[in-house]
Amino acid sequence: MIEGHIREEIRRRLESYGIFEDESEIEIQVEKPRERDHGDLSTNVALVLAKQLERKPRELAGELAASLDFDRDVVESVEIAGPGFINFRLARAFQIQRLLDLWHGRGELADIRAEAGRRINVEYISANPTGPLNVVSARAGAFGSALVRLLDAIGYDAHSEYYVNDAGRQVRLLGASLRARYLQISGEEATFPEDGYKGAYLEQMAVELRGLDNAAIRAAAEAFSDESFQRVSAPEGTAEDWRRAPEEESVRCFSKYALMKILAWQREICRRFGLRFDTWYFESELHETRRIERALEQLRKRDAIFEREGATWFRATDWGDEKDRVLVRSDGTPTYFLADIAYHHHKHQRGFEHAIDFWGPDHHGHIARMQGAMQALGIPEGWLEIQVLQQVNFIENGRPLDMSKREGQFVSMDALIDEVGADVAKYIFLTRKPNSHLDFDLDLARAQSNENPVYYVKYAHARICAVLRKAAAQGVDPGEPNPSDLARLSTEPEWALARELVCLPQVIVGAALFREPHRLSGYVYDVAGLFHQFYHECVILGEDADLTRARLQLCLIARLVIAKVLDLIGIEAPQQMGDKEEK
RNA sequence: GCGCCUGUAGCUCAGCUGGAUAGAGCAUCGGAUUUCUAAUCCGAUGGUCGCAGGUUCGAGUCCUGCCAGGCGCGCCA
Repeated sequence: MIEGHIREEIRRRLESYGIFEDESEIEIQVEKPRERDHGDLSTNVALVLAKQLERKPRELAGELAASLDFDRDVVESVEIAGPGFINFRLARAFQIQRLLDLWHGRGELADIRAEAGRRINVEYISANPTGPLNVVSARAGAFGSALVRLLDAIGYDAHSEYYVNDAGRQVRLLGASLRARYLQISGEEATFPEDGYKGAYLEQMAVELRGLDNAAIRAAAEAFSDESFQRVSAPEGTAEDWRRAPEEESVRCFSKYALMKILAWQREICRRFGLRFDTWYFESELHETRRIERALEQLRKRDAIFEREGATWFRATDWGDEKDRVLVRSDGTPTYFLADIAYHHHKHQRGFEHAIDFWGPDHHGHIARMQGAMQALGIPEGWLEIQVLQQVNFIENGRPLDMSKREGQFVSMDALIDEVGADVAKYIFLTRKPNSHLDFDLDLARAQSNENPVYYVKYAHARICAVLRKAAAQGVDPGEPNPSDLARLSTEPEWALARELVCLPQVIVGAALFREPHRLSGYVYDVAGLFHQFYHECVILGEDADLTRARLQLCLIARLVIAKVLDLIGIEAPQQMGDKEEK
């Protein structure tokens, strides 16, 4: 990597200044400057070391710059500028080499891939199975799936996972809510459970259920179940049978049915949004396989729990939490927290070397206790990484919408996709950093969906495809990108694009390691912009056959980069644009 | 009250882990096309980076204190 190469050379020269004698590590920064006038790369070492060496920064920079020795086919020039920066300009031949590395999938990214290979688990969305997925889940889906692809891109074996809380009290509450709706539409007196799920979807489900005979219910269950969902099925009989059963059994049947239906919705909407999970992990499995007890036993062995007032507590305060936390209630039932501990315990046992969870902001208070529990179990610190994804506030008619599932007034992920489309939604989510509180103005999103930046990027890709089609129609063959053709590139628009293209590996690595998939959208937007400029200012299919070939080869590489990034974001890269819709 | 997050252009947001003159989109205004697809390009307008201190050669970025907003502080999940 060129930055490392320059860093090494600087370090070598600095040794004569006696800086490294006291083992102090000096980090030599070599970065791409914001201003084009400041070269391709720049370092601030002279500014950083001036005080220590009691020298004037600019003077030191000049001295250092003069002593640096580079191959002129790599670093063309070294100059000092400003208060004491040293700026480097890279040689054309070297830039061409980087372009070719990119084209052939060699170089930096390939080097990084070779070193990685660790199994890593990424869990995201994991919404309660009590209603359709809402837009908060959409944001998590956009981030999580992009991160999984990014980690794969830098060589990890990334595994996506969705945790289904199918064993808690909420599922019973869900069943009781559905049962109450069913009784109501059947003309019976039924009190709706306090804190029940009031969304219209349960009423619709109840209405639909009235018309289903046993065969239809069996068929629905059959259609739903596959290897990922063997744990879920429909109860025997019809809704009428369930209704007549004793209350406890009756609620159980309605719960089971509602769970199946809702998971079917959730999986379908994920599919519609372009999300797929390697594993759907069911909480009920933890109970059945006695992993809950085993996790508890493990904690007991390590003296991390105690009894008080008939309940079993985790010594969370030993790990920096504000309070100790209940694991087993005085009635003997495990808490959600204990199940979650067992879940992550098992995740560790399944052989993942690292785990990333995306959590909502309403769970940030749980981080300390969860991390504490992991350590209490003897799992290395840092194994579990929790990323908090901030809330999405939806604004409609200038008013924020209440997103509570219990109240039933939330924007569903389905509605979002209907309104603006999956690609636009994903792109919007991935232009914001994960910890920003996003105000998503629905009216604006609808109005802008045709003016959205995502089309700008897609259009760049389609445009390249169009040019290549045109070239083919004229019998022009771009050939494989190669040094002698690419050397014909000479104008600023061409090189501005080329310089941006070669940044792809660094962008991918940065986005993956800092867990900031949103960097991709900004980068690909810049690439698209530079392509549009290049397209506008340079005639690609021109008189000069050599130059035409060079420019077509640049197009090929630009298309590769745009397609790669769009793939990472999870957006389609079109061969051509359809007519712009007039809404 | 305590904890986490946020505050950058009229609106929605970037700002690559402290660099050189703070950037986009939308909105407003003005230009470019008988084209390799105008969902494009060029330009203009618009900023005390919430406020006040501090650290540093250098702060939107780090520290402290305020102010404002969001979320959380259960033997709920």
